[in-house]
Amino acid sequence: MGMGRPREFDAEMALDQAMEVFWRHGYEGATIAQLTEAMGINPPSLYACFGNKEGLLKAALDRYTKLRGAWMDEVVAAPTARAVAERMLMGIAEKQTDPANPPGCLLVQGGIACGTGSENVPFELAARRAQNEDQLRDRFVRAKAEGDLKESADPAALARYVSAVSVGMGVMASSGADREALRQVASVAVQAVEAQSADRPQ
Amino acid sequence: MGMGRPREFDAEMALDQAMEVFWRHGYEGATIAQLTEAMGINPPSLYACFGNKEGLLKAALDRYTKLRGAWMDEVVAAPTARAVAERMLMGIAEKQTDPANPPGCLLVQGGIACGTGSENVPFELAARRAQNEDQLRDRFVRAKAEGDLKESADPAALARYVSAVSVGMGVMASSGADREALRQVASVAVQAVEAQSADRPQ
DNA sequence: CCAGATATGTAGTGTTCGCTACAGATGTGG
DNA sequence: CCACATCTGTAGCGAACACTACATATCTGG
Repeated sequence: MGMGRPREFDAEMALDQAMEVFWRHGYEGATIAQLTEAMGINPPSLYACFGNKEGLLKAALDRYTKLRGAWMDEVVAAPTARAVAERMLMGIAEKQTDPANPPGCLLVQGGIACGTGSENVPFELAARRAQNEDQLRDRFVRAKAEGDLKESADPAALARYVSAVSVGMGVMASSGADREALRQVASVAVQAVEAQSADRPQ
Repeated sequence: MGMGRPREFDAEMALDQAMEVFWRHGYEGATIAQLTEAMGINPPSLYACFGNKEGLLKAALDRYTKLRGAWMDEVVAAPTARAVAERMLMGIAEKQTDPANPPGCLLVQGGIACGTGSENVPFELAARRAQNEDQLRDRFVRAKAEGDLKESADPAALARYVSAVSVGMGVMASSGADREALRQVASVAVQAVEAQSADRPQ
């Protein structure tokens, strides 16, 4: 009972290429032919490794959120709620206009509305976005406990707000907004968080 | 030289149905079969009247923005920049969770990322969103001239911000956020506009 | 009532889609 | 060297896609 012929391609490198195709064309807009060409493999290798197109998307999303996870940890490590929001939104302005990647965010570009048979793709993306929102909420809960946010502040609402602005910026970026435009949006958006911050002693 | 057989269906009613299909499934996810069934017509009638699938989308977008236009006029008629933002975002929270329509906004759900051959669809939607942003910007320019916004305020940035929040709320709505969640986001978002408002005499 | 013009329903067209059968290649364990 | 297991490339599967040819039906102008 041998172990069989070994795989000739690197799964993570292939996933990076698939990620980019989904990012640029969305789940339904990306074809298997485009994916296999970008990944440098043939269809049977793709299906043997990832099951089917949706399995490939999930693997790409896993990789995307893993790469983003480290950055999100830096974000919530900022000292105050305001600094967290600023670091997050300004960072997003940079990332979503990074010419090394397609514009916008994979968790949005991947597929907001899908056709019959792919109805769960939008929910899959929403679930991943919710993870970031939860991380933000936890951070804002802490900020409130530390007296950094006002007593009247709602950490969950703040997290939802920052998440919503992030998504809006992603859509803007994908439709051509430049880095400066996104920075302006981030700059205005942070002021809402500042308005929820406690007046600190100078 | 007769005028030919008259159309047996109402174009606007048919467009309303097509609008809903695009809204729910996106441009690429919507099939001609779904569209014709919803519109109550056969493919040849669709192509004779709207040219092709993309022509139908544009006609549906025209109708959508026309319906929304009246509401946007009410929004910018609010007395202050803050009131404009509040009326806009709170209204969007209602509209995007109205069970009479699919959740979210057609100008987002229609297609953020598309496959080869439909690359211009996202730009078409972006152009329509830009119209709303322009309308907001003009209103904020006026607000600044009236002393309603601070001297340091940037009307274009504020308009972009409100537009971005709207889009973000739309995506949230389409992925299951309820009306109360959207209201919370709107409520926080308005505070950024308030922070740009001049201190008014009490 | 006729001729021209446009709309409609049936029934397809060619193409592309996601996916896979199959044969050959390349590995391991005995 | 052999049995077995897994991967790879070719080639193509059935289904669904956007779209249309064509015959028929229903109008107007004369």
